[in-house]
Amino acid sequence: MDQITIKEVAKLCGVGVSTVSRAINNHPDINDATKRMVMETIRKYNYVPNNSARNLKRADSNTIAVLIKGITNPFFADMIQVFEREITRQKYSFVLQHVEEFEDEVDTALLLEKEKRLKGIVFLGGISNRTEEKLSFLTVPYVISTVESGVGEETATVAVDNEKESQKMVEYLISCGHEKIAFLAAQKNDASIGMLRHRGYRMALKKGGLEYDEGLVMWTKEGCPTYSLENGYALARELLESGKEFTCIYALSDIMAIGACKALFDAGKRVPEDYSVAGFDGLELAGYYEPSITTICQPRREMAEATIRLLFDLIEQKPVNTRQIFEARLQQGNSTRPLSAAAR
Amino acid sequence: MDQITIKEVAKLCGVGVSTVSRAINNHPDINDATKRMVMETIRKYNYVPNNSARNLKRADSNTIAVLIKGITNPFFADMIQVFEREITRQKYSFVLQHVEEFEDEVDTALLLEKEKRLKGIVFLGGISNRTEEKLSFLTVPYVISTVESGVGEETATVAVDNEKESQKMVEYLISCGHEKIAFLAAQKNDASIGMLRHRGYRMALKKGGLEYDEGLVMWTKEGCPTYSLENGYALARELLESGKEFTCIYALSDIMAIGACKALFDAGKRVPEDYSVAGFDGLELAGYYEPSITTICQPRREMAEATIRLLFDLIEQKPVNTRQIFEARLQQGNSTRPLSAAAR
DNA sequence: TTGTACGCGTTATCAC
DNA sequence: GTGATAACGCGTACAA
Repeated sequence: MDQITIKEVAKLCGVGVSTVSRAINNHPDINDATKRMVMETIRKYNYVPNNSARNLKRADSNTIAVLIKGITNPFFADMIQVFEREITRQKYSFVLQHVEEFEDEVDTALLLEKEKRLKGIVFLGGISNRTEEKLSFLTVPYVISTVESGVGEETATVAVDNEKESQKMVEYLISCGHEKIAFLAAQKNDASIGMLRHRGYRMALKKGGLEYDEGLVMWTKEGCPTYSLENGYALARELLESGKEFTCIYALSDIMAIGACKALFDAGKRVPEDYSVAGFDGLELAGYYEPSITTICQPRREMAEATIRLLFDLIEQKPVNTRQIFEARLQQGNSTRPLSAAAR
Repeated sequence: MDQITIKEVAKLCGVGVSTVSRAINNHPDINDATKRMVMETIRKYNYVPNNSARNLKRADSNTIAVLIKGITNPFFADMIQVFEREITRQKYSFVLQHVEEFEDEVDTALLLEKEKRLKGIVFLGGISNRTEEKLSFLTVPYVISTVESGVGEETATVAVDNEKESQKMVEYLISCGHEKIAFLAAQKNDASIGMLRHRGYRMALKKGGLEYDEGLVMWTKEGCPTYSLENGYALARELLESGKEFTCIYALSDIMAIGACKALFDAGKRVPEDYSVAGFDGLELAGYYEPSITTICQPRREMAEATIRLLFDLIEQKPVNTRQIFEARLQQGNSTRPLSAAAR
């Protein structure tokens, strides 16, 4: 390693280290000429300050971290942009931290908090239940975004009411005349979004006087990535092959709904003429698919804005509403249609 | 801040700091009983070591960083998984670093290299030309992945030949009888993938004896995100409204191709009966869309595996082939069709 | 305006 | 097996 340090830069310039430091950090108390000179040699020798040493020394850092599990989820794309924009606008710096599938997000947060002297944390996509108790060890404010599950009232949360919205969708499908509505579900032991949306599905059936039929619920197999095209395809195919009668497929997510559509097409069926298909999330893609997917449109941008505003309010110790539940909108596409009396 | 440090843990345990350090880092020279005792108090007081201090002190770290611009690009999703798996399999640790749109990826790499004592770096999605010269300041091995543009022969690169593959696609379209092939392009000043694929388009036309017609090339407007559904839609719509005659749209990417399809549908046209549409990249989604999109399928997993293998070879100073160009596969979908003699 | 010296939390090298 | 102690590279109080 031929790392060049601040000391050597100082020696090279014939000044003290503090002068170099002042030049780097735009401190006022420095002669303009010396500053230019220092910056020049820095550029010349390509000196790059060591961030670890900086973080170690600094008391705080004006950094906000956004932790995401499953960073490639298109659902988060817009939201990340909002975070990026708002955080830099407020003169904070922004760290996007990917959390591996098997990692514990709160452990990662704990590490990051010390390492980067964070000012605040956003958990995008929620946190798993088993890890919630560790949250109390965090010393900086944090907001849990897009999932409302499990955590106590006092935990800052921004989300939609997944159960209610799911119920809304199924009630709509029922109002279209569908009675045999299949559900493409998460893994059976899912304790997060998957469970909530499934619960909404059951509630709507009950309210509509329809019987809950396990044969119409296709659970994601252990080890399969739940929110994938492939999984939607596989589950819909399995449903078709089961021979079970149905007129409508309600998928846990838009991506799965698209996968399901493809399975239907490949089986020579039409959507929505033969089967209706609905999704959840309101991805941009849902509107671009042919047929456009009927979905529950989560106000992602607003949720992202609310998340970051809530976090700033917590940081500034303003009084806040810690639990912000947003309304989602049912977005009718061409993938569903009312069942005519004859067809029933 | 009520951060608890290694010193306080030592005091709490009635041992020296080195003993605590040994306990944390699984050093051999430590009594099993004391180790257990130390770990117990660590858990009890929820001590979390400060990573900055560790990185500062440690000479090396067995960490490999993957830098990505546009982390939400679905094209990268699979590749990231491969990186994650292979890097941890080789007992390295893995840092996924998002680079903001306006940030310089090499600057970020330089910082990260010092901060984390990196062993190697992957630039996923290439680097911008203006920043190439700084590459020489990196002291650790790096591989540029998925874009072959600009950089010299000696720079480790894994990619497809974008120009050639683009040409392959257009030649195929010409062989289907298309003569008026519109191209949905990147911004006019693009110097990366966009430029290369455009060059391939021109080459194919030339080779096929067709005239290059600026009126059939729809350039992305300044400030619009190029690789988006919305942009594909807008450009296709602009093309339709221009009144220019064409039988086929070749889009810079699958996502844009899907946006273009929607624009055609919305205008009451059919794909491929009225117009053929082709894309580039071979996203999983291309196969799930209806109609499935004809595309150039980049071997993403293989490229990711080659990238990481190349990096490890460089780290271990093995002799390597620094420039690995992969073959892409033309994947015929239902979005294109041969033009019958009558229709021409 | 500039330079010196100390400390941030950790690990590694010694002695013991 | 264990405990002092010297680095690691930087920011900053304080002295000059």
